[in-house]
Amino acid sequence: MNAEPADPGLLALAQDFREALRHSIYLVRRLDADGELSAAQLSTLKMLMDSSPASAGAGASGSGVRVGEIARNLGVKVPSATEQIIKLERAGLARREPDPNDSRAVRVTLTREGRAAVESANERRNTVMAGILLSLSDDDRAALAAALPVIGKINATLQA
Amino acid sequence: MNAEPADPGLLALAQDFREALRHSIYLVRRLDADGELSAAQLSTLKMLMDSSPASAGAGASGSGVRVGEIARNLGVKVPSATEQIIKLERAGLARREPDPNDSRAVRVTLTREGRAAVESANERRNTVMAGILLSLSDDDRAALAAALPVIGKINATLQA
DNA sequence: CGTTCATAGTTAGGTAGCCTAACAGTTAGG
DNA sequence: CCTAACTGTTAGGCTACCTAACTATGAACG
Repeated sequence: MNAEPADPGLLALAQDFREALRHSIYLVRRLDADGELSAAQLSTLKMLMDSSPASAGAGASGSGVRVGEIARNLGVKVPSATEQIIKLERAGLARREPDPNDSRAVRVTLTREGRAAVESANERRNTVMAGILLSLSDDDRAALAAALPVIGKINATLQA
Repeated sequence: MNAEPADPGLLALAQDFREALRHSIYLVRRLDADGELSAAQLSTLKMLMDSSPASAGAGASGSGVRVGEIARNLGVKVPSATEQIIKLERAGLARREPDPNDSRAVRVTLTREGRAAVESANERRNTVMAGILLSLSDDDRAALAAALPVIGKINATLQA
């Protein structure tokens, strides 16, 4: 199993990082507790927003995101994605349309309300987080900023 | 509402940080999927381990952690803590004993198996994480290491 | 063409973890 | 004492996730 004995410094860093993430979950939980949109739903909406830049409502080729793709992007299984989407649809935040090219597939798009909801929810959470960051020193903020791309890389690793 | 217009850089950092954490949840999820102990249970066990350094089995004053304290440390409500503890107890990983000084209270301690379980689970997760970190550059690792205390501060903010 | 295999989503049923509300027992104060 | 405050547990409910089974469409091939 243990092909790598792994150097102790690396393991220590791994441990500390895991610890930090584990605690951060409660931070996220608190941010998400602020109302209306659950964490999962906000994630889903945000993903939809990122995937369909802005533009068109109806027309073109790539309008909407397929359920399977949503699931993959969110790191969940397809039925879980379906479930979320149905809830969003019922809430009037997303729309499901048949794919003209493949009638097995479903294309999911944000409604205007969905777009507004994710924007306002994001804004509110950002404000709260900014308030927390405000209590840090400049150096601390700089250190945090420097690490974010690294964390991004780590997260990207997982997609592979 | 918006007493603070808040400087745009701070908001951007807040947004990026939130984003990083949001994605990291999937990382944590993957790490925790590796078997036996759920995330919540590992958190609980780890907390118990941290709170009762090592030492005695039965004796002294501070042996064990009270349910309310566990809940506070984990950022959950008391009934949720009770639920976790009962599961751990059934699994033979923790023990519940009446507090000799206050019969309302319950003192929770790890069993030998509990201690072993948290150690091995941690070790396995650390190894996986170390493997991921191995793919980073030295600079990246340094940046990450520098940010961890900052994230720790942020998390500590919440306890207050 | 028509069978067969693969792909896309949905439905059904189950689990974990969290919450609030209601309850029981203990301690402490008037 | 008797009441108020505190510590846990129980009961009931919700969200989000999972696997397995099903439906419907598409695609490949003889």
